[in-house]
Amino acid sequence: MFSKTCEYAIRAMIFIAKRSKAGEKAGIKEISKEIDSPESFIAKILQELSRKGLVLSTKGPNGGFFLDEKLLEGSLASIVKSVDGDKIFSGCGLGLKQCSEAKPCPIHYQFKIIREEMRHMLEGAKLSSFTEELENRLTFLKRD
Amino acid sequence: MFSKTCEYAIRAMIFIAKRSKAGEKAGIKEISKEIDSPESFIAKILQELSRKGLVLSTKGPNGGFFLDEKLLEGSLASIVKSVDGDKIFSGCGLGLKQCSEAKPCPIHYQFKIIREEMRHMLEGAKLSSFTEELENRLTFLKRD
DNA sequence: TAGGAAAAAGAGTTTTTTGTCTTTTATTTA
DNA sequence: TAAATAAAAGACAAAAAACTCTTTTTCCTA
Repeated sequence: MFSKTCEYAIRAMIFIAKRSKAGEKAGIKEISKEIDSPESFIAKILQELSRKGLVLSTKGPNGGFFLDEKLLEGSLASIVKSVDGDKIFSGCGLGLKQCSEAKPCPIHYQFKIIREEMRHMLEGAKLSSFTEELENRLTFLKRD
Repeated sequence: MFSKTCEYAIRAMIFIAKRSKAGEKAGIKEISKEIDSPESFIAKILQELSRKGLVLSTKGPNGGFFLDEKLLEGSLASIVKSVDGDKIFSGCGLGLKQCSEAKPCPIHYQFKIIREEMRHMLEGAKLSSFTEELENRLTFLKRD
């Protein structure tokens, strides 16, 4: 569904959201441990998300990644778009370059419905909305 | 969503279904032309599907790929499962190895709904059901 | 102001996916 | 039965994705 890069990105961002709500920054080591991802890989990924403004960071002692009030209201959809592009929201299910209402592939309409639901779901999924369940250990970011 | 291999596989199988309904076999050259795919690549893919019994083939002059009555009733779901495995139907949206009702990831329940719809849609999509629209040029397998 | 901590930057490696090419095997038909 | 046709088989190649390592920059604190 999503690339591995994107999966790590989402998990990391949800974790950073949790720490940010607690008023803390999250370091690479902590993040990679908590979401069970390769350390330098998630570093690379967050570097890129930071460059794009989806997450904030500071260097040096006490540095790390964090989200402000506005970024906490960001959605999973914006992460997915940023990392994987919007192929998943608008691409053809059968990989046709030109697939549209005018020239649909055989599963165009059925797929469109599912894609729209996916988009709706991910756009509604704000980073801030996951912290409580995580905190209460009702949901998880690794097998733990 | 699907791998390129899987996209080609579905397109090829839908085309073969169309030819089979017309009582004809489809050769690699014809298939690759009609679905706009690399010739030797789709050959490889069909070889594998043939090995798995999802499509029939014969060698030599007048040879090619075709589907019998039973295979024509096969679904896109079985092609997807055969090529990409069932990760798309049952895998975790965030890539967790262990993600279940007991230990769900933060988007487990929302994703489950979408995955189930996808499964339902693909299981209901029989190969035989696409030929008429294709024939009438209401749907397409390439940009044409 | 020096030492250490932590992210940024960027080059490099490995693995997987995608795609190609050549040879072999099976079938048909002249 | 020889020639032609078409898929099967398998080795190979290129591109993309996943992942690692080293150096640099920035910032904090003693």
